Amino acid sequence: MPPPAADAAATAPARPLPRAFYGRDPRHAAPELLNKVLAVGGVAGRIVEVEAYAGADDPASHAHRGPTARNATMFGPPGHLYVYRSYGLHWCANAVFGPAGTGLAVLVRALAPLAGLATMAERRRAARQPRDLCRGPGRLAQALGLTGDHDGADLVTGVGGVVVLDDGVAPPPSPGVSARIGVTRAADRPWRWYVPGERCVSAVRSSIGPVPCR
DNA sequence: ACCGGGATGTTCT
DNA sequence: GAACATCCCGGTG
Repeated sequence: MPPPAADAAATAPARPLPRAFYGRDPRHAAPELLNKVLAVGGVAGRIVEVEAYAGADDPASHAHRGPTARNATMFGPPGHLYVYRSYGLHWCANAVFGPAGTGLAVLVRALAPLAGLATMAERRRAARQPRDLCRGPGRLAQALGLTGDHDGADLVTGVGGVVVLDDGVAPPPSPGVSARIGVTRAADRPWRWYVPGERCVSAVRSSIGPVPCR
């Protein structure tokens, strides 16, 4: 007897997203990453907020000016993790998209914590409540223990210690959309998507500008 | 609640 | 030298 649909989703065996998922333009594919699971060992969270970066065509992208030592992973095959240092202090994680050489990527901006919350809390002493553990790109990298050592990890095979899983929860049928947060160039492009109503989407300072965020 | 400043690696002008 | 896909803490209302 098949279980009800909601239970089927919750109990489906988690399997990695296939390589082909990443081989597309993130301006269309990025919202499909919502509600997938990002896992590093036993620590994991559900992706609730993402931003697309469109390679050479996108002045806000690290790939805009071509390959460098830092962004080399962006120009490799899709389905790998690009980790970079932000403002000299924090780490941020992207999934590489598109055909190899295009520099397309999706920044993971927030997770709803799923597993390993005690470990996350040890790494994120400043977090005052569980919803703050992975609320923001620098915070989620810290909570998952992601650093430059994870740059290049294969999200499909798990080689490198990081994997993106589909556990049967569908993306939101109507994701929230806004401009990207914290970018100065190409600030008008509506390439941020989030799970509507989700409390774990990253905080936005009102001085930055009006961004729909609940 | 809102705001402002500081920390600081990599890239670019 | 300056900018930057950030976060945290302490000030003020």
